Amino acid sequence: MSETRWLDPVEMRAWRNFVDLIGEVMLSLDDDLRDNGITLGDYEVLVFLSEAPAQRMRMCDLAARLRLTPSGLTRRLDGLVTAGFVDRQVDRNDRRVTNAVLTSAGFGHLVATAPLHVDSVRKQLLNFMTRSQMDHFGAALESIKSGRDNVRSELVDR
Amino acid sequence: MSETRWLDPVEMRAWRNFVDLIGEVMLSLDDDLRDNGITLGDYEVLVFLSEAPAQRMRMCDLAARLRLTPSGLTRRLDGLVTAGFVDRQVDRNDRRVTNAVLTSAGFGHLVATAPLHVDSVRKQLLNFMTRSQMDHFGAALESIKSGRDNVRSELVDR
DNA sequence: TAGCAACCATTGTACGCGCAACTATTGCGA
DNA sequence: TCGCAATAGTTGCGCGTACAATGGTTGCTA
Repeated sequence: MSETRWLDPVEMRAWRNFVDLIGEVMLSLDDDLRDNGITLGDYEVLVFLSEAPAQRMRMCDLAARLRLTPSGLTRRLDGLVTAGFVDRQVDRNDRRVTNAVLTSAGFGHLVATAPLHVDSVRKQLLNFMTRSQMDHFGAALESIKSGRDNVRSELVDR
Repeated sequence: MSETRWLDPVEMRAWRNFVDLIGEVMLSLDDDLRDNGITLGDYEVLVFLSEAPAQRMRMCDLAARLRLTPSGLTRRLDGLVTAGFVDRQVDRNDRRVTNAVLTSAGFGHLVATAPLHVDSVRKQLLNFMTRSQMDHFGAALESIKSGRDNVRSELVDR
């Protein structure tokens, strides 16, 4: 059993600030969005649907995109359906799948809320970085993300 | 009412990768820790207590540090107390406060788990950055954090 | 083509956490 | 000194989500 290699100062600063910041920022973004009558979670559903072809997605794909279990997505959609923002439609070609499809009311609500959310993202996160910091920040995140994706795909096609 | 200023590519990359990555990384870290018999949330309690003087903290201070409401911390401590990792002690000087104090069993468990957690942090996050990226990354996070703290303190002493 | 495995969504259940209400203790001002 | 506001922690309740089990649909293979 080998000596454990602890985090050096550079690693520690990156890690500690990362974990400290996450909770704060996400909570603030959620608060800002709640002031405008929607949850961050629900808002993300509208965003992903609005970006999808025909503004619709299969439940399982949407769940994966949201990092949610199937049951979690079922319950979240329940709320959005009763709010009139999303419809459920059984797929004609494969009757196992049901599609979540954005309604015009849902799109309207997204359009009305998006500018406020963009303001919120700047106010809670982006405004505290210089342009050059933001560039480095994005690059680091991107390489982490693609690195993680690579590891995952290597595990799949073993 | 003015035109809304949308995110430009640099902003968009920083924001999207940030929000995409958060959930993934935190979930993975939690999974790794669960494999060793503890939750990330519970682990953080042990960490903060171990760093505090006399390895004890007032409930309210600990709750604030964990970004948890008082009730949330009460329930989380319940689990740690029955596990024997933490004790509750009413404060002698101010009987309103109860101190959460790390037991030797709790400290032992932390010592046993910490190396695995450090590995996990590297494996899930740090290993995907170059040293220079990590440095920029930490600097950006730090300036965001201090910027947010400044805004908060300005709001307080108005 | 018959049967079985894989896949998709939903439901019952449990758990973690926030909110509001409550109790106990302290400190401050009249 | 008395009384009231502030502070600390817990409890009842509701919400959101994960896990396991279920029912329905499809596709593959013998």
